[in-house]
Amino acid sequence: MTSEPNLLAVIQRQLGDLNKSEAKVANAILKAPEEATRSSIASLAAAAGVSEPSVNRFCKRFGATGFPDFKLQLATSLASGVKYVSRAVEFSDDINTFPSKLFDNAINALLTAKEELPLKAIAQAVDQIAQARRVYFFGFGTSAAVARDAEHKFFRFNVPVFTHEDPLMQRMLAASAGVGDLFFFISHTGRTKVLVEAAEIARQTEATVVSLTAEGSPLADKSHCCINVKVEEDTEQYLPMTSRLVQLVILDVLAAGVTLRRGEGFTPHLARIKDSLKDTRFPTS
Amino acid sequence: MTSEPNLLAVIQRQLGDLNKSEAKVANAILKAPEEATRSSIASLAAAAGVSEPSVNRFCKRFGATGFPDFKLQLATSLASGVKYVSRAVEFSDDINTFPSKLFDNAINALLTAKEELPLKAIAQAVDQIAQARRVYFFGFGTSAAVARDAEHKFFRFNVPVFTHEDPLMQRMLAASAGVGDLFFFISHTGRTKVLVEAAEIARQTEATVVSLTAEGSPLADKSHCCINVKVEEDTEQYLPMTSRLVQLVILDVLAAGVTLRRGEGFTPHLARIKDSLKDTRFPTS
DNA sequence: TCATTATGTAGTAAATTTACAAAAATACAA
DNA sequence: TTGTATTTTTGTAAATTTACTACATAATGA
Repeated sequence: MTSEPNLLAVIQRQLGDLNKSEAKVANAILKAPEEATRSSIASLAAAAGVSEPSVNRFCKRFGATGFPDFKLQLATSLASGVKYVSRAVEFSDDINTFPSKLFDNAINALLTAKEELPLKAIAQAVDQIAQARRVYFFGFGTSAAVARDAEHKFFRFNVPVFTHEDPLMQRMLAASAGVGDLFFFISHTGRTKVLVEAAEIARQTEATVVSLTAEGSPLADKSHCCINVKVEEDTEQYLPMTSRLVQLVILDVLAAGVTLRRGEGFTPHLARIKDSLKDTRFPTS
Repeated sequence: MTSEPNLLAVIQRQLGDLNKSEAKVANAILKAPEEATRSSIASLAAAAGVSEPSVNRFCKRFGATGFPDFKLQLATSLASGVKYVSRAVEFSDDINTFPSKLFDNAINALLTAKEELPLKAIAQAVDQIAQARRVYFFGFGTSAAVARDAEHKFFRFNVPVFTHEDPLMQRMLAASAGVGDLFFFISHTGRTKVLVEAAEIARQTEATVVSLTAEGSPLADKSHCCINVKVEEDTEQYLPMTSRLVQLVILDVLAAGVTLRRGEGFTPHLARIKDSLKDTRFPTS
């Protein structure tokens, strides 16, 4: 089923080409779309001031097999439209409202990111990580925490991984890199000077430069492979809240990709690492 | 209308509490949800091997007024494009399937967490952080990255925050703590020995101990306030993928809570910090 | 005025719901 | 246990609501 992205927009657009009673139906639906999805053909006809068959004809005109099918399409279209509205936290919010808002924003960011996943870049990055002899994860600020997370994750895959939050260390490591080294830069803006400089230095060697950052940014320009994350961050928040979540999940995706690459024979290795942590924990009662 | 974010997840969760024919209906729907939205009550009943009224009763059990209403809710829930049940990545997956799976899992984890948000504990933690003179975020492994993220976030709120990944530092700091100090422990399992020990030491002082961890765990027992995160982690994954995302968003919630506490007068402070980073970035072209 | 299109009426078919009865499951006593 | 009473579950059949079709009438335009 290749339904239109937004049925209401289509109806709105065609309003001029409709005949009188169809236009009445269209207006009734546009006025209260949510209600339309819940009403019967009779009540919608009454609301529009037309007969039931007119509503039925209207539905068929817009590609539905009948009224129930139309309602379904309308509901689907409304659901996907409404979900993608993120709401900013306001000073009037209280404990009952702002936590849900933040969760909604996070969920929306992931939903959006999922839709626009740069699969080609991801596949390429997986290839490069799988082949790398050493992988360095670099980032500052919030992205440093993401880099640290990536280090933990990839370490388990037997890839020699390193993180450094010190810009001088980053420069030196970049400068002395060679074939088989992979530098993975993480930055929301892609404009952090010291990071871009490190990328530039790495790029002058034989090493591979991969970045998880904004499209068209200076950092992206310096990279062999850029995984582009489009996240509309609420600039009034003063903090990148949602972008780092998307970054983390994308790193999960990369890690999973590398594991799949390794094949099933790799599972025992993961189990061994997991077992090695057993004695550091209190046993489950 | 406060409809559930994901009807299929709800059905999945309640599968055990259903009686025989209701379970049959549930399975038929879970097996082919898209199809269910398009079929009549008769065909769905036939597919499930039950009578039509059984399907109707099933719908009402899940909060719908009847079958059509149920179909509507189902369609709405499907429209978000998230696959309800968390599905593990398999070795047969390829680039077109596993990234979506991981995103779906992440989204589902956040959706579930949002439903069961421990608001009381969160409000209490916000109070305590807002009043604290110093806040220490401690965690190991993946949770260390979360702690690092929290440090960055809370630092901007003018709270003196510290993170240490060294267990000995953690112990020493805990031992020398006093009134006004707050120790915030982050752990997925709540069973990491060195962390629990640090919490125990802190607890013997005048300091406040808050934890973001599993309910009923040793760490939770040591805390004045425990923010309980229920995340069903796929144990076969060998890595906590989704729980840390939930932890991060909960820390966002806490940070937002503290900011709201500070009131609007605090906004300029955030703006100043943001401005201070300006010169470290390449200007936007 | 005729042809064409648009709209509504009425009837029909389909789908959904309700009421009730049979069957199954459960609890409890001997 | 075993049989009986009670409750719960499930299905049958009828009632009701809903949607669709065929056709008639009205409006529109040539």
